[in-house]
Amino acid sequence: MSSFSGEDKSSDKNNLKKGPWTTAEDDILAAYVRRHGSGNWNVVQKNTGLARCGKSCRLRWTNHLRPDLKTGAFSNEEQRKVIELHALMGNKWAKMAQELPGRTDNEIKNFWNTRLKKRKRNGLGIYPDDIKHVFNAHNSETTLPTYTHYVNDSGVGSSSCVPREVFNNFSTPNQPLLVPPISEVPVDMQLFEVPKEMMQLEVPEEMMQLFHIPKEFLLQEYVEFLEDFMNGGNYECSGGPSSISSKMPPLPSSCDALQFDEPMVVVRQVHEVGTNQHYRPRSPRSNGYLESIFYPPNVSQEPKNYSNMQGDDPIKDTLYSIIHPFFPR
DNA sequence: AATGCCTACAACCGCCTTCCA
DNA sequence: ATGGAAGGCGGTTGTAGGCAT
Repeated sequence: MSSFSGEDKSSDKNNLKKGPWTTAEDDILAAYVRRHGSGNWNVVQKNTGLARCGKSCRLRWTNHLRPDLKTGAFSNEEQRKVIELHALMGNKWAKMAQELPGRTDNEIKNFWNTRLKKRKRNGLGIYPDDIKHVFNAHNSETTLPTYTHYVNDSGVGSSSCVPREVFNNFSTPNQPLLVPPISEVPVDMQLFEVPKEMMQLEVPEEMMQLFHIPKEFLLQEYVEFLEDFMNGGNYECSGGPSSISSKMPPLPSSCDALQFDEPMVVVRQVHEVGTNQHYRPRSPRSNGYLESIFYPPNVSQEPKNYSNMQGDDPIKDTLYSIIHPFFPR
């Protein structure tokens, strides 16, 4: 089909070629990378005469010409690994590719999307039963999309960094929990008395490895987090990028939390931040392993900051009505 | 043989992050 | 601190080839 303007769709306005690569182009690119190494892709065109943009060169090299790439269909083992990884992290193709040597993010993405189509057509769920069991994700595919979504300040929807499957750890009382819901703590127990054994951290080992979370630290931080919260710590509890650095991945918001019955604590991956990037953990004593979500079901609008909630604040009252019976002040 | 549909996958696009001057 | 360039990532599209009718 020709375009209305009559322009050649195989090249752009800079006379750079688009579309499938020829073997001649591959040879030129491969020879260049062998000689000069990968990176600085935009100079490839200048130095080789290849009529391809840097981005296209990088993609061609990483997805097809790299010598360490595997060829052929995914083995059964690889297929299973992809499914497990997807249950753990959602559509994080590049991260998944790090766990599958010789496979590219693009390959994994294509494999997954094809597989997903097939299963949908056959009326099957996203994950096989054994995977669902392992990762405690049985709610994810029946009612909810793979990713949670929130609406940030600009009103634009975006993917949360927390896969739905992780969230669902908090909403299934009979399943192992990432951290226990507050309601599991005995009514007459002061927070500082909560024995650490209560806090059964049944985090899948693979998840701990993937997220590089030291288990002891997670537990310690959970204790500190709850202490801070109960001592009137200065918490922000809204999700979205504006409440922390816009460079940080977004957190789930109340629209996610409202789908659950229990108050929740959210665990998320820690990201390296540069010294000039002002990541402000939600809890003053948090290093970012734990994040709080304590939305009661009847909160229709996100509270902005716990520290701003005085005693007559209905939202604060509601929050304490949930927590107070278990942690009397 | 012609046609249509489906599948797999390569490649592009837009957005975001990182780097560096 | 800032802005532009480069790189990275995930979603989407285009297309070749296989298969069924």
